[in-house]
Amino acid sequence: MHHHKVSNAIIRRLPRYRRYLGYLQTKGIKKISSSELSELIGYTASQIRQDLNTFGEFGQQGYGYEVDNLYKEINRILGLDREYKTVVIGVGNLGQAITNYTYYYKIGFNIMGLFDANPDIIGKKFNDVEVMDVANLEEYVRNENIDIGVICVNRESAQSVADSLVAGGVKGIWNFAPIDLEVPDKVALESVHLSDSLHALSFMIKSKAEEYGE
Amino acid sequence: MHHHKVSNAIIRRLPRYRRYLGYLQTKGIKKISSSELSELIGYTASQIRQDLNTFGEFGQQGYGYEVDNLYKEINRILGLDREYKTVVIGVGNLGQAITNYTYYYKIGFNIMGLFDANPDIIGKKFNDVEVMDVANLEEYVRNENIDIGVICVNRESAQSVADSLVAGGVKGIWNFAPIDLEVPDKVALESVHLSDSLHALSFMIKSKAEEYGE
DNA sequence: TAGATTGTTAATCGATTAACAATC
DNA sequence: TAGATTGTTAATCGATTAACAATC
Repeated sequence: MHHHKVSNAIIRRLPRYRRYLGYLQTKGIKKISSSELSELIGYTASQIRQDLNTFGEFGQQGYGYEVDNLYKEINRILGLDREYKTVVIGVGNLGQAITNYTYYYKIGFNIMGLFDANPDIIGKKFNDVEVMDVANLEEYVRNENIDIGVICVNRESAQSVADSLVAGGVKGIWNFAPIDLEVPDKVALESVHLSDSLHALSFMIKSKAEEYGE
Repeated sequence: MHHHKVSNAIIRRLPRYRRYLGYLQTKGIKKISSSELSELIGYTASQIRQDLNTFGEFGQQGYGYEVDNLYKEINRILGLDREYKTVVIGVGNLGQAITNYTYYYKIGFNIMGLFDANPDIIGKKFNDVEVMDVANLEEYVRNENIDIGVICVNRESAQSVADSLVAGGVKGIWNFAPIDLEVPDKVALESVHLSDSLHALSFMIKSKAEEYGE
């Protein structure tokens, strides 16, 4: 296998390749060249070839890439050729949104359990999944061999939830709390800092106003 | 003003500086040096000084930076020293989560209106804001001088919603639909591709498994 | 075979880090 | 003044782009 370190820049582009290849598939398009894909996706043809060749030789000289095959390969590269046992901690609007989304699209992230600290919510069901007490999180994660924990609690509780998930043995954490969590290097951590994203938008609005005159 | 183009890398770090400076403020810490901040935030001291000097001279040789002042300056740089009239389109779980969040934290993004295409939801209220028909979006945005539109609809409707927002004259769009929207260059666009983020997590889990042995 | 397009090496560009003079 | 730390230039590093030989 490729054990050399893949740069973060490439990791961020991979899901985007996947997205466009999925789109091409639905259009019934069978082959595509790096320059055609460049036109569509907005990366240079050179970069596309470089990126893909990080993982293998998927094309054919003089022809291009088979869309179906490349889509399948990128799914495999991304680790989307398997299922992940997932729990969601914090069943507010955001936790529910995530739960609904993964449930509805059946995308390989199976929500096995929901957790919350609020007694009013514990015992309720969302999409047939019961809400359990967060006090039992670590035990549940260990017993059920959970792969991924999705943290949708507030900033104050986020690190202790992460600690429970790590202690229970998760492989990855998808964090929505506005804090930079500490986890061991062997645990994958992906944080979505929504307020950071909104603040970046604010900055860009200001920049455009200056550029184009307010 | 600084009209030179600020790199995307810096834009992404700015909200993070803000976050840590806010934290320092709550701790009552008055001054900080670039090396202390480096320890805390994880960027090199050199990078911190470079980043800040893109926007001005906020420190004092031999001393460091005043936390209160630097926090205020970064807020100003980010354009957070004003309010933004905001609308949310698509009042599902995610739209409600965004609405609640901005309502609860009173962070300068005032949700003036909610929009949806579903007649069952139109007319309902969330946090005292009424849900209107998306057919009236463009007119409302124009009449009310809305700054920002938050797109929480599905992929299929997202581009037409974006078109209405642009036609109505928004300054920025915060997009949560899994599609790369086309907007004029003068409109700021920030997309949060949740599924891309989840797929990146999947990739990292796989990489760590290979690195540490499965 | 000729044309097209990949895979891959080399060149360029931009971002990060190091170094240090300026200065509080 | 001496010590500390910034602001800023120079060096390094890594990522992107260009070029082209390989080859289908």
